[in-house]
Amino acid sequence: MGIKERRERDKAATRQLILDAARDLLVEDGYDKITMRALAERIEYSPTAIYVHFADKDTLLTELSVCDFLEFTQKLAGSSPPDANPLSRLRFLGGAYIRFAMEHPSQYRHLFMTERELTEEAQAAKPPEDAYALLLGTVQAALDAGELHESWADHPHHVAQTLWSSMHGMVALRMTMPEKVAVPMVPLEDLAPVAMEALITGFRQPRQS
Amino acid sequence: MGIKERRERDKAATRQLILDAARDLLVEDGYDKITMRALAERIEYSPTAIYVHFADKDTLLTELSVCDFLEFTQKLAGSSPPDANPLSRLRFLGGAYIRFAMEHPSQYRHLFMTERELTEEAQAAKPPEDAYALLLGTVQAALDAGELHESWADHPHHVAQTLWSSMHGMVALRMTMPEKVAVPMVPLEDLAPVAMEALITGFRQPRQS
DNA sequence: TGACATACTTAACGTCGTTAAGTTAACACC
DNA sequence: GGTGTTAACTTAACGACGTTAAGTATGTCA
Repeated sequence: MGIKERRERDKAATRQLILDAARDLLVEDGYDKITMRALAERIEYSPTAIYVHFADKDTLLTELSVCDFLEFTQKLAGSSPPDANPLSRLRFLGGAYIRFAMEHPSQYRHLFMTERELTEEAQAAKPPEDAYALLLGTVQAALDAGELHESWADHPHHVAQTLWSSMHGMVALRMTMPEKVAVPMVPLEDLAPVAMEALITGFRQPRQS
Repeated sequence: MGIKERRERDKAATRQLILDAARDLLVEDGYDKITMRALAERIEYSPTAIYVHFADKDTLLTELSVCDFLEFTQKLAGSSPPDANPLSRLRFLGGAYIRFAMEHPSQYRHLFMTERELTEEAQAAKPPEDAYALLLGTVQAALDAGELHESWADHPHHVAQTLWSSMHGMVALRMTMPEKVAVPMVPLEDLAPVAMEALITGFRQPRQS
């Protein structure tokens, strides 16, 4: 009874074909060039064929984001040498975060700068949670090792989300700000370490607020 | 020769009518509900009448953003008591920034989270530059007053853009992240002071990076 | 009075996401 | 081995979008 299985395999392959085409379109032409018609043309199907495999465009893009989130999380997870102490690991995480954003701006935009209502399946896969857990765990480890000030011990989420927000803010501002605005933006690769070190220094001191 | 003037006045009034309707639409229904047709219906004109006053939708929205940027800048400028020292003024600026974002999320999204190619006129008005100049000036004053560490004296832009990015990141992440993502986001009003104090503490110490 | 400019309308084009109806081919069964 | 069913796909079309072209009317000026 291999027929049913082969059919499922074929269907999954077509699904993947569509997802890959969508990512190609995203990377090559940018987010708003992802069009059901452009997608269809790329895979040489009619536009409505996609609806056999995905409920609608949003579901498709959500599924794509789940894949890309996985890749993002793996990059973060592999960014630190195994012998690094927690504080260094935080620095490596920050560096990997910024690097991902600079190397894959379209994907970053899709993952972190685009609103999307999650399907239940996408919610179940929860890759953003995994990436955040990685950051939170590293913060926790730094706290446990006494590498951050003990007054933050009860608020690891505050520390983690401050770090995350700062990294995201630097990336997002640079992606959104039109170059014509005459603010002399410091290059990301210069600013990111500055922000990271300033925050680490801040969190090594007693909590003020 | 008051006729010409009256005509210009009338035309300017219609322009303003359209802009006000656009802002109402933005605030009430959200950014993507701003439609030439919805806009036209609201002012009881035909959709194409708008094109008499604006070259296209993007020009219209850019002009709207210039107005809102002005309001934003004024809120920032008036946020500090006159006798506050530079460091306190930085805190007030941060507070006003966050407050604006929370009270006017749609405007914030429009100003800071939407890409737009600027017209030359919009570029000439340059309100974002004014807001940034306000921040930069306050950072500079704090440096001059010795309220931040002297090792940052040559890099006021780094300090200013780190602060700005962090505030923006906190706001933007919370606006983009769907609530269904199971990351327990710290409330903005709690997190923002934490980030601000951590950064200030960091910038009161010698530069590490 | 007649030419002209200008604020507007109606009609329409091409694009988008999406739905409905039809086609076709492979499988399942008597 | 013909027949019915299922499921992947296509074509046609809908409504909404931004925008353009062509027409209308009103008010100004010579």
